[in-house]
Amino acid sequence: MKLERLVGDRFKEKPADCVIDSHALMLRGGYMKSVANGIYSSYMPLRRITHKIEQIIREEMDAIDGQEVQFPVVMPASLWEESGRYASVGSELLRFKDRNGGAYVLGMTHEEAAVHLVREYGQTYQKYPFMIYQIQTKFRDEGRPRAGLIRVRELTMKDAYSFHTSQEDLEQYYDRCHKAYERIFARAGIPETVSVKSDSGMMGGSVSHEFMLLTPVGEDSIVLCGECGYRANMEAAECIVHNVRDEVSEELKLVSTPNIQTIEDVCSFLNMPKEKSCKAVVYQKKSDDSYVILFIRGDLDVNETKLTNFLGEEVYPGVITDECGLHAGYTGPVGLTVNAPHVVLYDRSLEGTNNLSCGGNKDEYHYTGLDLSRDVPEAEYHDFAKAVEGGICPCCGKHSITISRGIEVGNIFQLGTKYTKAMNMTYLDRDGKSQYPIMGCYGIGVGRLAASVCEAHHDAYGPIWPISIAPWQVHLCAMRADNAEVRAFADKLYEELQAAGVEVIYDDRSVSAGVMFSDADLLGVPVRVIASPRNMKDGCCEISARDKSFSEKVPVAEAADRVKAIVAELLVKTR
RNA sequence: CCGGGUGUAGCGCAGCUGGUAGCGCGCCUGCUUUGGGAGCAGGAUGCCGCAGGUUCGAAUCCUGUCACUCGGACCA
Repeated sequence: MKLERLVGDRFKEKPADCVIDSHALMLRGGYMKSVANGIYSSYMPLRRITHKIEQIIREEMDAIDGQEVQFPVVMPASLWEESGRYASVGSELLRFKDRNGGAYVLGMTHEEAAVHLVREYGQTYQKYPFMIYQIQTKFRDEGRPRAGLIRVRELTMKDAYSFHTSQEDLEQYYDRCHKAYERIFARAGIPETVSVKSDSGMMGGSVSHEFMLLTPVGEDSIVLCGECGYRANMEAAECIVHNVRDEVSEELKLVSTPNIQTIEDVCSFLNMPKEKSCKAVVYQKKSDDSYVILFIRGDLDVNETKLTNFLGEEVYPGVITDECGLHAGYTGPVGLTVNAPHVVLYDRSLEGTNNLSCGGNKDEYHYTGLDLSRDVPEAEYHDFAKAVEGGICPCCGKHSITISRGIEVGNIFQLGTKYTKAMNMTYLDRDGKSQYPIMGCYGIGVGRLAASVCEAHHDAYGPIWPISIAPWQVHLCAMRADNAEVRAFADKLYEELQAAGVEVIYDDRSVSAGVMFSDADLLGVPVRVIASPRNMKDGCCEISARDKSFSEKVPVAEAADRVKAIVAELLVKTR
């Protein structure tokens, strides 16, 4: 490919709305162009990258006995009604009508389609297990697309669905898939990707992992243990606290705290640490607006995912009205009266603690000397708190928790029978008994993976693509191609490399060195060959790495062989 | 969904006390350059997001609307 003919401009100035480097570089490098909010077209370089990523995924899915299939982008609403998700999924699911008024959806995930595809096939236990996957466009009407390809509305995704006749078999396969994912991310150039325990969200099921590329620009918070390797998404991370109980319990005392409502104010007014306070966080259930009053240690925050999972339904921040009987800023567990349906919950950070301050359930008053076990003996305690930096690891028990940010590049779920039951997919087991197959599902965002690799490997001048997914393997720069010697050498090298199956992008434009190098940096091709009058004078050309790991002068006669050897060597490392 | 910002040339932006639409980059032509986004000369490009209003006159003031965007919430 001649760079001169490559469609898509590269440019110098950073587009105004880019907040992360990969977004800016992929726009500046002529990789893609925004069509609408969260919707992009790809130019050739990005298409070549995603194509290579897809191929790596394909190879690894095939290696764990996957069969590539293809589901439709457009599905009838009735299919989604079968699983119940037509009603339960929010506006991310784009719903529309066809010319006859029939209700349809744009596929955002394909569990329904997968079950539909194999419902008849899988009627006997003898057909199990099997896995089907596809690499295809999905549409999710995200409220807030951002960060270039990291969060978009239209995306290419590999989604896989496995079917099993026992939990053990699913777990075994889940593990194989986990290993396949590790190989995929390693081959794509981000072996540092880690898997973390995650919350299953709308997918249902129990066990799930997310594959995270740790980076400060990631959208998710990840809880990590430096000691034992425990890893979890913040949403799913257990919060362990060491509850301290003073030897002597003070008396419960109502104290006047005029115009003091926040935990900070209360604690500084009473001259007590935040750990010695009991704060109330009020929510309401989405289903019936009933109140959820959650008491938690003052220095901790509520993990709403854990709260939602405990309640089995969604909540929203509570609205405290005059009628409900709650006193905003003065809510406490002692003498609490609520004139509305409600539940009261206690975080386990409070269990057995004493000498705390808490709201007095009366405007402008707080209690001190709260002893939970004495004053609220009926309380039950559960884990609702967000894990904190420096906190206790739920796995090894040391104070070794750190919190990082990460980009979710893939996920795997043990779905169980949620979809097969809902959609009535059954098989006859060995004993002729009807059973529901157990499912797993496994996703990887292709574009997001490309952007993540860019995010992980770039410098100020552009992406540094690993050769496994680079748009080309070699970038040939002919400086002063009007020089006969340069022209002859570069043209010949270009032909020889192409003949040998090496992917070359050839820049023989008569532009300044600065432009030529800047463009090469933006394209991020791993191996660069520079032919110039200066080098020709020495009978050499220059071969260097985009990541600056090597740079050498090679006699022109040996150039082709040397480049081929370097490319071959680099490729070996990524297989 | 909550809260902020911005819509002016392909990109980045100025102009906003109403009065002929501008700058830098990019683009086109020519000449000179050629190892890190070159120089000179000439040139093209705008429904000033859209609709309505005020006014002799609106990019500028008012109303509405749409779009984009940032932070947060939500998110297979």
